[in-house]
Amino acid sequence: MEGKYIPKHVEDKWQQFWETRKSFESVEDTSRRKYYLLEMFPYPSGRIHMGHVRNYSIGDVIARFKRMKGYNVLHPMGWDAFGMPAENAAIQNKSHPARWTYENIDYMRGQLKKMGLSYAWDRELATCSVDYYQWEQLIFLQMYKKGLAYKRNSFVNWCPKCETVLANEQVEEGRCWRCDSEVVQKELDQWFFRITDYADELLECTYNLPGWPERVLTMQRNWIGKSYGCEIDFPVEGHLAGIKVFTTRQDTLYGATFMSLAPEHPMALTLTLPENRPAVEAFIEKVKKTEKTARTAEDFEKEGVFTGSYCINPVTNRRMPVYLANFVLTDYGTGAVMAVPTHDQRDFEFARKYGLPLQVVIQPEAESLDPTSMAAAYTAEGIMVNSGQFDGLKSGDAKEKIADYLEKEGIGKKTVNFRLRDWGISRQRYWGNPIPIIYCDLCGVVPVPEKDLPVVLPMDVTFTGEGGNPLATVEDFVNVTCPQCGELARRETDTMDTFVESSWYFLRYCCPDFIAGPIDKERAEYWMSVDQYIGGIEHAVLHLLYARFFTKVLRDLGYCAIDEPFTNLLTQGMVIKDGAKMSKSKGNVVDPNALIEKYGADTARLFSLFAAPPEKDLDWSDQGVDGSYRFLNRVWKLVHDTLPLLANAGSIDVSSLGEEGKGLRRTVHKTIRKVTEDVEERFHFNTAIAAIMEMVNAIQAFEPKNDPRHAAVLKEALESLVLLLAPFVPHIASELWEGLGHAEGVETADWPSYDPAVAASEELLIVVQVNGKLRSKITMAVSAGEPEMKEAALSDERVQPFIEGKTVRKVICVPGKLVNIVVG
RNA sequence: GCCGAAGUGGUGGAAUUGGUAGACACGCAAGAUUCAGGUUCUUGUGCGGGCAACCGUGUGCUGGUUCGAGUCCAGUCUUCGGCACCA
Repeated sequence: MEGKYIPKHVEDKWQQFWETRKSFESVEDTSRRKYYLLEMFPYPSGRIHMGHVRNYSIGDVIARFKRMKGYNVLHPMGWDAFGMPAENAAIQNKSHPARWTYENIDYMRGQLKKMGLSYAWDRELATCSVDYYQWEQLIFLQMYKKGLAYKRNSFVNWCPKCETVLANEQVEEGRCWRCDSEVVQKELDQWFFRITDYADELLECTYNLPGWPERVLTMQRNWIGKSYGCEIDFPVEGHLAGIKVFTTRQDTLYGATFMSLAPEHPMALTLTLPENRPAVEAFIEKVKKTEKTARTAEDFEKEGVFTGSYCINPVTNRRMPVYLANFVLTDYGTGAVMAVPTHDQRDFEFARKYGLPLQVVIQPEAESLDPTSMAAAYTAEGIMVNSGQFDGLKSGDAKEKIADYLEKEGIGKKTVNFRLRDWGISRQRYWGNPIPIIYCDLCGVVPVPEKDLPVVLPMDVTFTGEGGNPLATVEDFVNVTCPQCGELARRETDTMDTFVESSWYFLRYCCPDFIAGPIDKERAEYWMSVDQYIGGIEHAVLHLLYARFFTKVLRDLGYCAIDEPFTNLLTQGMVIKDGAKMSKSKGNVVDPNALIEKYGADTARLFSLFAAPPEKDLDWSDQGVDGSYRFLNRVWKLVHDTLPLLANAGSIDVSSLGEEGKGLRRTVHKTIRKVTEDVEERFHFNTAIAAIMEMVNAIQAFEPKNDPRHAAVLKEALESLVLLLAPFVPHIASELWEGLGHAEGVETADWPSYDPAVAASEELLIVVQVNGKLRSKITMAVSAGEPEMKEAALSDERVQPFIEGKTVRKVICVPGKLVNIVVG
């Protein structure tokens, strides 16, 4: 151990030590308690950023802590390696996405190793490797067989800049989640995963995930968007087929006076009379041209057009004109809305604009609604009126009764509707997993036989950036013979959404070398579920929903026996500097390399853990980093300077200890308790570190250090200090642990335990209040009972002025804490 | 509009069960060390008053419950995040 703390020397040494020892590799061992800790794997964008540093520092504390606690810890790392930036870089550099990706991986792996993160590098995987994606193709084929993967023509979200399709989850306020371009609707033949089949289970299970943050669960529930209602048939005059609507307000059915269809509704044109045709077509054209962002703007004007047709309200027999309306969405419910202008604000505005009739069917108790003078729709509950046999009921009760009635009469049925749409996974890109499908003119859609897997992504491709998907230009890839009839056929050139890879990688980590299938069931059963998952909140409804879906699919395919992939989820906050998220465009990025170069990885880790609790945003402060570095220097100096005093330290002889010795021991044991609880139960690393800092202050202030009676106490203090620091700042802790005479690495040491008797104080500080205001503090023995406390409080001289000449009405006593004297 | 989270010193943040508000840091100020700068060390640091002991006051705002409220309740304002013509 050198006299001066030089982070680089220490960190290089121990990183090499861990590397040669393979310290963090783990094998399945059913005799040991397992702990699967996972941080969201990174996209190999080039270099790690502060968000990674924070995410992985948090994870590493838990991994190292659990190991010291005796768990068999699985802590893997890999690369979410398919994706568009690689393709863009290839175009720019006239290179290849694979080369760019693997170079980035090599560089970033080096960076992670320089952080001293305790990963099982033997399990590293990259999703762009055929060893990985071939199994995903197999899963796809099995999903296809079960009807969970299917192709259909549909309007899809299309990003003109990325020239590819986006899933609903990847559109944010009408813009591409990646490049921020305006998303347009395009009609395309696309592959989908039937996530809607699992909508109910995905929703139900959110109520059984106590280890997830409530806000993530809420977001997922909102996204799934389950609502209960009825599907009701409205016959159309002069047509055999009626219009189906979905409504959650069947209690307002008697007030439905017209019908609104989405402009894209399949019956829109068939219901249009010849004389209405020009206006209708013009309207449809206009809506199509309107950008989605404009269409969802707050003050967007409700507009529509009459088709000329009428449908019949099945309970009132009223003739209802059928309109097309710009606010009706084609992909929610049935794309048709029964319009009740008195009790729905949009219908109200629409009716006023086009002079359509209003009929009140729910009367509030406080006021009397008049259709001619109403200024807005009444949407709350009330008493049913003008609703035949349901008059007089509360509207809430009528909901159920009308639903029953509709079912009995065969007019409609109770149904549930979800906001969640199927997951469109086709991407018109090269750098992704090829969808294993062949198109044959004779046989149609033919899945690639399992024995012909993998469909290898061809490497010999040139990237110009023009003309759409480069994969479609590779003749050798596209032209195949049909596996069924042997005739010439074409290969699917769409690749899978890269979110597919991240939907099951946590299962592959359990058995990355398994060659008989995607998942070795036995090994997966030992490790799964992930005990603790850590990542950014931005994945609340993207990755985290897809991963849950995939786990359930894989369960139903027989690959694993679990329902949910992640038992506990920690969503760490963003790294903020100067009031904004770190980004190149804002020019406020701090480069981890420079930080590690200047201060070392331990300082980078310590600061990112100390500055804020994990789930909060972290405000970056260069001065704060200095502070963390200073602290490590103080620790180093403290251990180094104290070392000579420990030479003759034996075991602690309690009877010979002075007050100072006892006091230091108390601090040490209290700190062990505090740090253990903060790390284990709350992940409050900031307060854990604060407690360690206090302990360092106490050891530093400890006098007399030279008293030989105290050598053993000092030794206990320093060893505890180093052990407590080990999960946070592993390099310096390893060096100090060695300096204290331990040959085995600190990462294999046992987490220190505390003795409650030693941690307990003999004396306590009792707070004395008068009428709830702090007036004095007195020190009393722990054994002091209520009478003694009251006695001491009432006779305390600082309390006297406040009770003199007043009547003591009550004295409240909380043993060991406070006395409150109530005077009046 | 709906759902969720959060408002505490100059700053990041503590206060775990209703019981000392501001732990631990950063910053700042004074002093020591130094030729000097940096480092390091000591002391102080919510605000107002006072030489001081101390007193008053203080957790977005207004009320309430309680012996006692940053914490619980009601209302309200602000900020951030998510969803949104969802029928």
